[in-house]
Amino acid sequence: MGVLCLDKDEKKENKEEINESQGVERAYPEVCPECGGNIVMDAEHGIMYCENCGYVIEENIVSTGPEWRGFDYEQALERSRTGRPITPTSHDFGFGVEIALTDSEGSPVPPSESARIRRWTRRISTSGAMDRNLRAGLSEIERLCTNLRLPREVREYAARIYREATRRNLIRGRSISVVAGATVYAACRRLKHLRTLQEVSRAAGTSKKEISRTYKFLSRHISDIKSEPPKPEDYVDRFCDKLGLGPETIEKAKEILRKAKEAGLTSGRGPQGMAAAAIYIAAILTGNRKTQKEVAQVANVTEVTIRNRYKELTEKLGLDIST
DNA sequence: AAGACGAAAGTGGTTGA
DNA sequence: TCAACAACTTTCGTCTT
Repeated sequence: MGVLCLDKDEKKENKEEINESQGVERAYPEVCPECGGNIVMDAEHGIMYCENCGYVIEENIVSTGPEWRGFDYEQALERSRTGRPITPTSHDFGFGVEIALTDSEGSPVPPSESARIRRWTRRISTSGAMDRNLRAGLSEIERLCTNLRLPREVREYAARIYREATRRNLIRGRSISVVAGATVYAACRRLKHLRTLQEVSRAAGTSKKEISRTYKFLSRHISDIKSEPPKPEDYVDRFCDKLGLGPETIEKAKEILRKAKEAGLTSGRGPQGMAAAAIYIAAILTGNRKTQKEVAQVANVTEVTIRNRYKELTEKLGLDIST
């Protein structure tokens, strides 16, 4: 640990700074300022966040609890924490720097020099907070991708976007789960492993609106994210797979969508509803009838939407499904 | 009884003034 | 910022298989 020196004028200010940075009796809100939810503490990551929406109240918190259990008073004293834990994932192994008032010879350090040291100390500790945020974000991405059964390339792409967002300071004021969800959604779209906003937001435990808003925000600032709007045919394989429909039906559904596109029936329509209607029709035409309810559930749309779309399709494309 | 249909009212996002 | 609009959802009664 480096022992550095400050002149006396700065002693008081520094003491206050140290007290603040160590979180002595700091006042935290009792409920989330965003949604009013319960505030919980993730001691492992040193993050205080909202249990409900994931909004980060405070990062970089040092645990003040005892290191080990003590079975009597002396043991408890002996085993209690004397500082932050040593961790290889922290920029400084968790040691930190304390700035003393004099150098090793006992002579006072000039104010300009001590100010410079404090500036660097603050800079270093800030990057530590970013590291922690990054770690929490990356592990959330890992969790989401496992949950959504996404391949490694999507995880890596999402992680790259998350790093970039952290580097450009785009994370601040947004919850980790929302940003992680938005990066996963962006990676899915970009790499054509489409997952709907509903699926991603459900896995992330946040709202569709939040993920969508953050996705748009990130794509405004990170050009890598920009991708074409999802097409109905991109959903066909996965929806058919979930419904247990074979390649014949998949091909038929894609053919219907091709014709629909040529006839200008797809523009302005939701791609999921469009895909669902095409699959519903294709399933009937290939003798693998599924109910509107089944298809609607898989595609995350309502039966009414399927009815509206498939009515348009059958009428305009001259398809006969009266079997 | 389950599935399909359609009307009506409500919701949330987009667009343009 | 607000109103208009289109797409979509929810709900519910009715019809068909």
